[in-house]
Amino acid sequence: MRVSLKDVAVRAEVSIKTVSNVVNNFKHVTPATRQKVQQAIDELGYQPNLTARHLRKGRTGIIALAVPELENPYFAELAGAVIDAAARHDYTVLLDHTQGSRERELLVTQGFRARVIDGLILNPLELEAEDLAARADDTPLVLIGERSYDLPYDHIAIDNISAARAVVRHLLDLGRRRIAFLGSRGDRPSQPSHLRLLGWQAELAAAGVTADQALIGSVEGWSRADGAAAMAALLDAGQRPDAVFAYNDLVAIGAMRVMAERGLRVPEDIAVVGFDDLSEGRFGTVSLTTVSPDKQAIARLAVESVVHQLADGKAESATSGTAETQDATTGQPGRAGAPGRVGNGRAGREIDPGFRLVERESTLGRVRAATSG
Amino acid sequence: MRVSLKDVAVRAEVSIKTVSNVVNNFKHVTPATRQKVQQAIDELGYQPNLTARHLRKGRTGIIALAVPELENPYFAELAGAVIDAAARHDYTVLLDHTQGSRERELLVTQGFRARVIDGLILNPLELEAEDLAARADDTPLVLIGERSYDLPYDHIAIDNISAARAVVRHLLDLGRRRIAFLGSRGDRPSQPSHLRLLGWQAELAAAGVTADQALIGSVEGWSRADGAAAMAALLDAGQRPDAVFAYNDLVAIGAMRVMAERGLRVPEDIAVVGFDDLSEGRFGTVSLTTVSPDKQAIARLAVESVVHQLADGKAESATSGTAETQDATTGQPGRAGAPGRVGNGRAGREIDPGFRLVERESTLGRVRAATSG
DNA sequence: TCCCTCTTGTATAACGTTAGAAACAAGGGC
DNA sequence: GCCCTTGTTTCTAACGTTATACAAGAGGGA
Repeated sequence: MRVSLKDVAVRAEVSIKTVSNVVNNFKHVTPATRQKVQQAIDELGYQPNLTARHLRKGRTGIIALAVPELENPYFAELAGAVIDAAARHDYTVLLDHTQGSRERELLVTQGFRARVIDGLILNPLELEAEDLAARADDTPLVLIGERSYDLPYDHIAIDNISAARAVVRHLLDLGRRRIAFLGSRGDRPSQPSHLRLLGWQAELAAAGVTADQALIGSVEGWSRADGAAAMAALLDAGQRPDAVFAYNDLVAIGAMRVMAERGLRVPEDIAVVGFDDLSEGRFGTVSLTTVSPDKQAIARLAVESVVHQLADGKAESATSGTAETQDATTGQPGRAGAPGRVGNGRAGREIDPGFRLVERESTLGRVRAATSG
Repeated sequence: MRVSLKDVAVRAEVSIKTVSNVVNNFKHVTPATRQKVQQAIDELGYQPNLTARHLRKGRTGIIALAVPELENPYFAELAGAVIDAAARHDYTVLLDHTQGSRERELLVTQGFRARVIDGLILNPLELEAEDLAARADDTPLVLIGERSYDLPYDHIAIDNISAARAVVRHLLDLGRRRIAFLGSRGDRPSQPSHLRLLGWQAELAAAGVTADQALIGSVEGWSRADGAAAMAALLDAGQRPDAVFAYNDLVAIGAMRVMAERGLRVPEDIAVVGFDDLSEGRFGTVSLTTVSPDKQAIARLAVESVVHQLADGKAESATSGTAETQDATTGQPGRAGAPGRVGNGRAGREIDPGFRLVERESTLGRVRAATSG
């Protein structure tokens, strides 16, 4: 049988509240009493019932994290970072994955775990702005990932356009001219890959290079298989890019697989750059050059946002003070952007955790690699 | 303000209990009353407070899953499967990672999330039998993974020795003779990799091939970097294996990276087999042949074990009825082994979810590949 | 008509905790 | 010696739900 405060109280010959005071380290407890109670606690092996505590206090100490899919190592690594960041604030993480389904994302935001979580960190893929605007649940919510909504919720995301431009600029500097973008989703213009595609276009334009629409590879999703399919389609269409900027590392890895099958050498024939900096990318036959978002910072900032929202539900959270600077090759210092629309009693902030362009020569080729296009 | 049963009761002009009856779909409620209450619920947007419900019922609907590290795709994929399996039983998953630290594993088993989780699924790495034997917490516990303890807890794991023997037998059939095992941890004999090493030894012995101790590659951990280091060490020591059986896919991938750097061709010079069947392994420059544990089955069986333990804490759980058959190349039908020692009021079972040896020619070479040893 | 059963709904007491008020003892100033 | 203050402990009421016991009303058989 489980032992409660009452049992301890009986054993220590003291009131329930006194035991509670000892457990919660309240002042006004005589050392003698404290010791007597502590002894009873130890002897009985008392452990507080968190459910009851939370019912009383209105907080559960649990933060939910909802990502599209754990099978994607990026989200797995991010989840690990969030768990650690939450632990530093004495929070535990309830993990859910939405499979990139709008319905599941909707369900999560509308509090299907109602009253059992204190806050929610969500990486949406399909959710629309109106879905979020219609949200009735007042559980603190933080958004992470590329999708941006003009809504009063904190949003943690790196500057995807800048990151994409940095990649393209770098490839241009290396002498590449026919730079493909792999990972556009044609079906919906506001899809996550949109910003990276925009950055690709913008930087090419800035350099006076034509953004050849035929070099945009479409995908169904962003897995390795999708990357392979897109690369194969590109090659089958007769395209011969001298560089590939993939939406993420998984797409890049799938594409490289196809390149190997077709006898295209990386980086001699094609330079490849990914996004996410997965451990996986470092240990392929060639190491993948990639954009490395600071996952630790993302996790930390997201958790802090939730914690701050909980600390004072009415006042604006002040996360900007904790944003830190990255010593990034082409990075962005972490900065809190202009607050979004005010609503729900507080402002939504755009928070940039910063990124690094991790250059690994093996997929880039040394400076001025021969171009074949 | 959050709306409670009381608010609904007032609005529907009915007692609290009646509202509760409607919410819980109890019988003995007039259609008229039910409709009146339902309307009030809809109008007020009532959502039950799970914390309160759980305090009252003694169950939280949350299962904890503790794995060594989410960064390992195997555990990420497994976690995804567990989340889905739990959802089918209306359970939510609280995820934790122990970083392979004995202290954290100990903390988890001893109920640091006391009274907030209904059950625990743990994949231990460092935990000792005596740690588990001394466990005071009576929260249902299920163990998964290679480590086996003779203790009254359900244990879900494939037959590692059989799987390892199947791998080695297959390599022998292909004509390989100098088969290295990569991923032994020398420091502790009872470490997870032990069983696979035993299988390697046993099958070689059965085939009359000397198990050359020099072909055992030691690692610090089981990451890609560890695999690379172990492979490099083996080669630096002058060993020239014609096949490598790696403890897991990550180790295999790290090893293959080193092979590529040293100009060794896979599979022509060295055949490679891994363990876990990670998506990652399918998309390397070569597809990795691997042992594929049925992760869905592992997740399902683990969740079912917890659910059954909860269903009747005193009676023995009867998971054996649900074990299913695998159409496996070299697989083991899922079978419930002999129950372990009885204790704690119930028997601990060894449950085998089954595995498949997924043969991908690219890392094996066609039949009778030339041997260099 | 009375009593008994069956159905439906209501009051009340938990579950284990924390917060606030109230009670109690001890000590000091008048 | 009395009252007031200070420090410590106890008492009681929540938090929102479900479970148990019970009350009220309807219907049927004797």
